[in-house]
Amino acid sequence: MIARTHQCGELSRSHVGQTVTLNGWVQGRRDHGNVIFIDLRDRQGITQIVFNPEISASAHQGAHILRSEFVAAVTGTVALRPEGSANPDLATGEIEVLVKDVEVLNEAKTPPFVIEDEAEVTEALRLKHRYLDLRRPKMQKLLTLRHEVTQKVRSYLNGQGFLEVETPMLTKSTPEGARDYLVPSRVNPGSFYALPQSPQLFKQILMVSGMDRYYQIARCFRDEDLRNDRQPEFTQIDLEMSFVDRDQVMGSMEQMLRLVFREAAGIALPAPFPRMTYVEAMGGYGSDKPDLRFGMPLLDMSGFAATSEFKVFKDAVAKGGIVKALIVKGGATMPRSRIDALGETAKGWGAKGLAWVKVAQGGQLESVIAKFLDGKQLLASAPDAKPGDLLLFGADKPKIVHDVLGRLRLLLGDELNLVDRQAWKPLWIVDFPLLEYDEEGKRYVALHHPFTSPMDEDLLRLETDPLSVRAKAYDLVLNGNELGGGSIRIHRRDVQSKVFDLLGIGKEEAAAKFGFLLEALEYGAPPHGGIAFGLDRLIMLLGRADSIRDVIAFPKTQRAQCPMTDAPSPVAQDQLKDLKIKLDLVD
RNA sequence: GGGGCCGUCGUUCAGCCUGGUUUAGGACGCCAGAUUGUCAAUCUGGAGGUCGCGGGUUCAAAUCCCGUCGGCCCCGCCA
Repeated sequence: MIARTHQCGELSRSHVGQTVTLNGWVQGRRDHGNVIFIDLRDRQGITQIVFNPEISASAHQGAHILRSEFVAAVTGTVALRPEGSANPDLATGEIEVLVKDVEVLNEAKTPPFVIEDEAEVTEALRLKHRYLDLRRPKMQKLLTLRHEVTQKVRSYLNGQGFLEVETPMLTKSTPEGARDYLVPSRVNPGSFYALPQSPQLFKQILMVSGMDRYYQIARCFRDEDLRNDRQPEFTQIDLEMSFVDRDQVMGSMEQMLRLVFREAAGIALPAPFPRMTYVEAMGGYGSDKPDLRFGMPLLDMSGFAATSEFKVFKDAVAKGGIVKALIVKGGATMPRSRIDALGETAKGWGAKGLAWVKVAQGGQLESVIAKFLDGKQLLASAPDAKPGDLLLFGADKPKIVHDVLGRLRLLLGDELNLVDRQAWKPLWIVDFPLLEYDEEGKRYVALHHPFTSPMDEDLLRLETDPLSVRAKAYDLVLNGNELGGGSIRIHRRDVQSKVFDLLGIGKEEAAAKFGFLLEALEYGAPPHGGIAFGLDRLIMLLGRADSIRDVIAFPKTQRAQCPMTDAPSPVAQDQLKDLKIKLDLVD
């Protein structure tokens, strides 16, 4: 093989006259009879190579067999392209290589789809031939971005005194959280490892070990249904720090993210990131991950509703519920059919209905419920509502009102094109409740996870009023996406036991499932806390990718299968026998 | 577990509602020939399809009905 002297994206005017060798794939062939142009492609770029019988008759002859995706080595001289034939769309467009020698390194079948960014192919086919799909410059850029981001992250954390430590992939099944992927143990028939949902417990143990600062670009597994932004195996930037409080973790992470965004993508994030409490986020945006790229906050109209003549509003407040509104600027032009459709959508999300009011040019109200409402009072309660606007009301328990109006806000933000697509709006959500009440299970469950520390000043209410206890937890939200979450952990055995009690995890159960952690806490566990970021989602946002699958080299389909390898697949009887497993598939 | 959209030459899409007028069509790709400045090259010609699969209705099914398989999106689920 003739080894390359340069890559396909690096030759320029300054190389003119040099003899070079390029290795790469044939992108396309333009045969003009006596002169043949071929675009040779590698990861770095594309260079036009020219076969001219006046330069080399044998090379020109050899070029005739070259086809798309053939792998070739060519040697020739770099030449400036003739006047007027430079290609401004190509980084190497000023020059071309006049080929003297060509070697076919490998032939290729005609690919099932063309290797171009604009190629219109179904994703199924792309995934089946992922090796071809990944040849597309767009995919190579995304994987390159991913590489650069992880390198920046490593470099930042290394500089801050973090140690990269690997934790087990074969570990213990944890009771709460997502469904586990299980791995049978041949040596211990009937027992199973679980693939980690996150290295949570191990990183806490590492703090007890005195590692002080840990990080890992950690693969995590959760056997739940897939989404556009969810894969069964995904990667977290996972880290933990000793002797820190919330502000130190958040401060350090802001610095890291600002560095990564600036250096890997040229994006300037604000300093500091804004913060919002959980209560403010839910109340103002109906979400614990508000998209701040547009306004339209939820407006509390409960006071107005309580004194109105509209029974639905009055009753909602009387029963301890709330009434909130979205002000849709200029929404008075929205046709009745669309408003009704929004109402149906809201019902699908659990609302009983969607009251609406249009503010006419004269300031009077237009609505089927207008006769029950005092226009002046309404506008006094909603000073931002102007003639031409539409108000949409939710009246119910706070949870439903916030959920429905929050979703409606996102739907309308998108539909009415209110979202600033160029904006980057990071946001910390803090002061989460420690617990929430699970109506189905009739018990308290941890909002974050069972190892999250309660706020010191709320500790006394753990037993008397558990739902009012706030956690030392924090989520990082970017453009309405939850990018990461973490907390200061419980480092005292007695507090951890109390929290387990509240969660209904008995002493025996706690000992069986987390005994090692509880014991570790008894041997001088330092105060510690950390955070984990979803690397895939981060890359997806930074690279403006359409789906999480575009930033993972070999992703799964929605049915959690890999079309290229055909995983998962049945296994041989002998393999099952080794594991002492008998299949008895039940519905 | 539930809802929606989709499946037609290698690829992508039309045809399907209103069954026969289709020898299933276009574009890209592929093959052959022509072509000395293209870069989505161009021109001429050509090959290429069990209409996802199975069953049913009918004189007749890509087209109507039922089932099934596969892909994507969403709800539930994802501490």
